[in-house]
Amino acid sequence: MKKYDHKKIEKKWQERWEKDKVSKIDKDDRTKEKYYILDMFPYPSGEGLHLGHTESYAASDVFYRYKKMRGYNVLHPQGFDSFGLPTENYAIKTGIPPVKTTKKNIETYTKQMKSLGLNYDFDEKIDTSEPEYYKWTQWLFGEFYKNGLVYKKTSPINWCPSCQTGIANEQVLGGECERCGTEIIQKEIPGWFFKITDFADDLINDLDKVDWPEHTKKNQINWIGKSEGALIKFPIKDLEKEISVFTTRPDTLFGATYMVLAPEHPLVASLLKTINHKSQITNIEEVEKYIKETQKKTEMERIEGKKKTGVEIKGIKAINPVNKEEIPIFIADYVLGGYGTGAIMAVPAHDERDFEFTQTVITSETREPSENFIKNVIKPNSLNDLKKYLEFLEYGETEKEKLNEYLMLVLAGKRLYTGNGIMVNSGKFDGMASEEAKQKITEFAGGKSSSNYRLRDWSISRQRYWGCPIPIVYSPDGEANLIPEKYLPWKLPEDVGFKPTGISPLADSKELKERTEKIFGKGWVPEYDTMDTFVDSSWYFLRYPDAHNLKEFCSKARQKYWLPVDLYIGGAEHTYMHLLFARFFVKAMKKIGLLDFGEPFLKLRHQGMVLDARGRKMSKSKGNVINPDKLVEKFGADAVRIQILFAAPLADDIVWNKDNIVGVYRFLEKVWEIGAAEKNESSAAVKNILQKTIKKVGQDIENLKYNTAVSEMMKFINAVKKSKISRADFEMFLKILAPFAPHLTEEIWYSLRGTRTTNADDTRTNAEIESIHLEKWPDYDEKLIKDKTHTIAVQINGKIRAEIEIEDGLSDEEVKEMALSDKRVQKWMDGKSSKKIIYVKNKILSIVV
RNA sequence: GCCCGGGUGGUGGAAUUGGUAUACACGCGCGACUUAAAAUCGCGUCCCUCUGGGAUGCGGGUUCGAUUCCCGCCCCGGGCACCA
Repeated sequence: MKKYDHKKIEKKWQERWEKDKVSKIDKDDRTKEKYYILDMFPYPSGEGLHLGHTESYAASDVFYRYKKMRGYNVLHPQGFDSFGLPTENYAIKTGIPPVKTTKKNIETYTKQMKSLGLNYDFDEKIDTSEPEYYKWTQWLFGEFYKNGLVYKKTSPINWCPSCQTGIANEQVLGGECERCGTEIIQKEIPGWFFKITDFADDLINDLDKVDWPEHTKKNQINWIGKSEGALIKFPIKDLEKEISVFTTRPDTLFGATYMVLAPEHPLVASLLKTINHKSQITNIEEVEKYIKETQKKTEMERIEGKKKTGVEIKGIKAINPVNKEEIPIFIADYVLGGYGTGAIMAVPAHDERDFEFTQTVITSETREPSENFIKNVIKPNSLNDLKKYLEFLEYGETEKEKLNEYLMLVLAGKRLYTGNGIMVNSGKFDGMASEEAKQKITEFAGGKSSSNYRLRDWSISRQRYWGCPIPIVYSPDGEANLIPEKYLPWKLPEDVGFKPTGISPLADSKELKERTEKIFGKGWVPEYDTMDTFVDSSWYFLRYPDAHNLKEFCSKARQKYWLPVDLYIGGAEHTYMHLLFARFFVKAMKKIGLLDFGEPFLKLRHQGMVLDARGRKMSKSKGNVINPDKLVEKFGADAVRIQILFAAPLADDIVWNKDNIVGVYRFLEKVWEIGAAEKNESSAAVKNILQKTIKKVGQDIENLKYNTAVSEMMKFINAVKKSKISRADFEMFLKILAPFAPHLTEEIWYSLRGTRTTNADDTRTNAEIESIHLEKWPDYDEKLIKDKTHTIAVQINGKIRAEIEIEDGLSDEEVKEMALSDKRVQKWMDGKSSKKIIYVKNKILSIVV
């Protein structure tokens, strides 16, 4: 008997499949139900495919093969998210153009994917840096532009001094650039924005419509960060101006004792500009100095213990709309320019930040004692409420006294209380529940209910080379114009230097400048920025059904049949950016009539990370990266696929232990040996377990519980090794193993059906035999699964005291009698009679004495 | 501080509409085969004071019965962090 030789087998079938074009599907076949399973496409880096990719792609490949065997027309495409910084940085270092590097890396990735037996149709692949693709990225930008979903503004953006580009909020991690770890600074530059905030509510609400992991949904909701409250206007005394604030606590409006403007609030600049106002402000130098300081420190403030600072604008006052009280206005950087209206009403008695500001800034100024500033307008409903609010404080025997003491301090304006309660010191609202007062006081103050979001509009301008050019040109007087569709793709120029200078590399290109002037006229200049690469990946899944269409991003007919994606598999690290942006794109496209569905991914599952044996992330710098190629070389693609799916549930992290794969290899060897051995009639036990295995493996695949599917098949093979199996039964097993081990099963399948076939009904020659991967998924027979006997456990007072064998089909009474007559049971019942007997059919019998 | 996960043998993990905890695999130990080793095969492998008792991070509760449900903690991982 020949030994299992994975190298020979896998190479042979990969070549054969390629020749037979088994990955081709008919995208216009409407006779079958469709299924669209999608992998998050990789960035083709120089390092090649890693084990994380391997897991995710093996998982989707199994699912794809399974669905196909179930009779679906399955789309399972792959592509490359090839624009991006690492390739550009490589160009800066080596001078090799990104186009060249990208081509080479894609070749490597493709080869690796093929060697894993992943059945993608690479003729239909997507490469986001190819003009045929990015033409449509630009076209979509144009559609958004025409429909008011894109705008340009100059604003402080996150700037990475090392990458020399602006980046999105989502790409800042802990104040550092997610790519290079450099500290992010704020910089005022003009750039293009997508109006993702227009869709904030839909992005929250529509999560109800999709089957996604709960934590992913919750994280998206938190990221969007909706808070409900009210917009309230405070007039400024003696000036035709007002300050609008957003608050979630309009019920505390009577307690507003001062206002705070963010240093970048437009009103601040306008007050300082106008002579009249200037002369009214008595401490103008102080104010100007403070603003300058805050501009300078931006990032420092985070590190420096967050002590609150601020300065009063002396000489002007705001008027509280509910009680007409005059209150001072401060500038302080604890109020953020970008959130809400950039201004707040401060209620120190009921807000921790305002309280702190009062303690640290106002009392340190030449002001009255802070008590006069802290006006209580809500008191706890009861001492119990207060206790709950103060749960962090320790109270002993005198708990009640201490609570009372605290309450007195609250009412005296020396402590704060941020909970709900009963209105006091609030005019006609006294005695009302604070929750109820929110609405009432908003109305009384002439304000309106409003929501605010943590989510910002998506800044997409990048001052880099290797990205999709923004299809905009500027007229000689600086007006932005969309480049008409007939000039798309608006190609990335090639005559540029790659060294980042802080201005976009595209500004270097003579060709681009000439092209622009030739088409649009003298003095016209192109947009030099390129798009964030997340734009490329926000719509790629819409392209696969019609990847080569030159007239549309995807034909209506193909859209209607294939979209949206049925199952999407990828890492949880994309929860915030990619998944949010892709959802935004689909919603925006639906709004402007380009799509007729609102959610891109009906079902989403994550794969975990693959960690090294010590539980650390694999990285080049740690030198602990495991190369899948070496594993494939040594153990074969089939073993690598199965081991990585067997190691842990798909969503969990895998701690990669190099020794564990031998277990899977042994399993495959056993399958090989059984395949080569003489076949008999199956034993009754094998017949029974085969049916159970078919059922369980099918269910497990449907639920993406591959680890237990694999263990089930191992159990089956262990049982067969101890018994006998018929050829027909073994072939059934091969079919369910086929999605996991496509090469091995194909080889055995042909050997059984071809040269060695002894089946009289099967007169086909070897060449005519069809691939196992075109077979139907086997049905199981519920009758054969049914066991003839059951072992049931007998509990007495909650402890298991005996096991009894019963025949299937006995009545409950008969089982009870059997149990009660069992010697062991009688011993433990000790002559007592049973008070209660609970029988769970074929599982357990519980006797209470 | 807030939000989201998670804690089961030496290791990865299995089992949840509450029903025999530790399947499957790695590792380890013993044995067979071998001149020997590797490979392979067989047996064993949660702990203990072992006719029994105790274990699913800890402490309570509900129940005939809890890894699963409830209450209160501890620990680990991830995310957010002056968001008014």
